Amino acid sequence: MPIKMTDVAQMAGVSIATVSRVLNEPEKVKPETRDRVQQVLDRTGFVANGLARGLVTSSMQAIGVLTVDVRDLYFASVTYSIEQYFSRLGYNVILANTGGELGGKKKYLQVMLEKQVDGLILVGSVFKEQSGNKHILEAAQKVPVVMINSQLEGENLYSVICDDAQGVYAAVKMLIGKGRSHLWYFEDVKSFSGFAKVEGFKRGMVEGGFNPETILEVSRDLAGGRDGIRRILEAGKKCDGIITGEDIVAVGAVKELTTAGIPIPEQVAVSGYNNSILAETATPALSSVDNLQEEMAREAVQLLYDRLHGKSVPVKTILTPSLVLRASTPR
Amino acid sequence: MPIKMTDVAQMAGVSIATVSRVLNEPEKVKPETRDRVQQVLDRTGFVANGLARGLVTSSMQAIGVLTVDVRDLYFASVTYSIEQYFSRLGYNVILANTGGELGGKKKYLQVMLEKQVDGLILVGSVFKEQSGNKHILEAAQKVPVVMINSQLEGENLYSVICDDAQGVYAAVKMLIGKGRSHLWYFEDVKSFSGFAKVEGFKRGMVEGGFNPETILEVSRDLAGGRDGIRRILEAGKKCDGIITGEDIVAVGAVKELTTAGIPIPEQVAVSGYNNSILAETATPALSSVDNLQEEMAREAVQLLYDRLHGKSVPVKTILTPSLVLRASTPR
DNA sequence: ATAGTAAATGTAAGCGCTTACAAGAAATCG
DNA sequence: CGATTTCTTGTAAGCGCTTACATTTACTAT
Repeated sequence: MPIKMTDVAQMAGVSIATVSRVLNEPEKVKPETRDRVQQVLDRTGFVANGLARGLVTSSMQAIGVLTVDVRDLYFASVTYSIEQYFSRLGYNVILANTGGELGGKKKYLQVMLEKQVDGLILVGSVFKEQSGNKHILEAAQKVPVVMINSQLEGENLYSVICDDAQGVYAAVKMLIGKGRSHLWYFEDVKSFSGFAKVEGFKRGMVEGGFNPETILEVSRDLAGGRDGIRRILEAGKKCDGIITGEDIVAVGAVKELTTAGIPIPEQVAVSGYNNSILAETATPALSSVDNLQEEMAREAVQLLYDRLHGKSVPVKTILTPSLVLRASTPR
Repeated sequence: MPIKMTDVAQMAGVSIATVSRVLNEPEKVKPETRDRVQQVLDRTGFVANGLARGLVTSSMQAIGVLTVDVRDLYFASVTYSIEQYFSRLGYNVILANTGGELGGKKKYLQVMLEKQVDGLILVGSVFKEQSGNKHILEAAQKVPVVMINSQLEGENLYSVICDDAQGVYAAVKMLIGKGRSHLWYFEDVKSFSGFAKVEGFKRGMVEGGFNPETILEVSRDLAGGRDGIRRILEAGKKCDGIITGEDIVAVGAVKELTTAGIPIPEQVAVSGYNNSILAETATPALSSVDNLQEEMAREAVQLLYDRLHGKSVPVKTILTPSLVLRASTPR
């Protein structure tokens, strides 16, 4: 049974309201009384019960973050920044790893709402079929929901999006600019971002006058990248450049190319996506699209914060990624 | 103003207590009434107010996780598993990145306690000086605290520790077994784990009859590893094996060795730590100590859960890591 | 039927806080 | 110096739930 406000009040010889005031609006209480109360506060190590406070103020000063898997470098980075920015604003982050499509499992949203989060941030992809997002729409009836890298229309729904089509498009144009003409795209996930990336690839290829159908579906891991390369080699297809939707896939591709004795980037160039630490550590270091994890998080946080404080905010924010060049593409 | 229990009660023509019962102990209410209430519940999309509930039950069904930086692969992995295990047990995770020594900043602990977390898990290192841990000890007066990879004695404090000394020791012995004799250890952090690793290195070297002082302090990143190698080469020291306290540092070492044209593992073997994805993606793939992130998390969660439910639990749990061999060390 | 027991539901007292509003103390002013 | 006005502090009404206890209803067994 931890010490509570009534105890402090009694010990300091004041009313409970006064204690509450020195905690929340100290300027409104006479310095002498304030000090006396503060001493008791310090001496007893009093910690206010946030539940009681939240019940009255109907704000828990917390937001829920739903992410697919925080072990993934991309999600970790975004989650980190969200937590950092929000904690500076006095909010806590309640974290959940959904392990798949966000909002797929009703439970996650429900539990967050029960905890009375002030808002939700969904990092990753929602379902393609609108029906799968029912729970998200329901959640948005209670608290504002901001999605990072996915989009859903509706009341109380906001999107912060990275123009991934543009990201891949830039990679394609760069490689074409270096004289490459047989580029392949390794698609690792069918999601909002995933579709955009494919579209960017096709657009770039078409503009360059090349076949836009050189796309391979692979798994989102090392094996996926290796597998992609193997399939191209075995089929005897021409290839002088690989673009992937994920650094880890690019690393797999690099490894398989190296195993096959194919020089990178001389014979085949490789470009990744996310500009994660894997891009730096790979051998050779990977060119990669920086999709602005921190900036995305910052936008999302600011948006949600403003929205929670009655400001009007844009329903959709789009950021443009940039291509970071390293040794895996020709200079 | 979301719908609340009194509303549901009224709509279903029952008392508020009955609604509460169908929510929490449905077997105690007559099937017909239960169904009637359930229908209203479903129709209205009622979500209980967890604050009110928590205020009464004095449990928020949440635990606080303090970690240094969830972008770090190791912390991400542990955090992920903690969240997964606890969510299965019906608890939420409130996440904070302290960016440094845990407990250093009073604020983090305080905010968690205000949120009425049922317990705390600290992932990473506490201060060496006992004084710096004052706030942790205070926190432990309110809720149980379990530390992963650090140790602090006291009431309500529990530790789950990976025997990192043993981990590095195993790497040393393995390399010595392969005939290596001039091993260097790259120390990247002065923490509980950091000290243990150094100790393991020294023990292994002494046992093998070699100089145990071949230790270099480096930064915990790519540059740190490169820098370490460069210093050894420039000083013209003998070296046929590198052991690091972190995979990323090992990757840096590998890169610099490769740049210098030194074959791995033929001339210099390299062993990392954490067995993260970097160990797999590196070229050559890194041998690395698997320090059991998931198991550590599982132990910590189970421990805290049991403790919260009145079971008696061990104050200290030690797990033994294992060495995973890959191409960066001789076979 | 009738008392006695079990099952189902309702009543109401908080959980620990915030915050109108009321009240008392101190300061200001004609 | 009394009447305002301004500061400080206190009083008490909830916030939305759970739960012990009281009450009502439904059965069982005489």
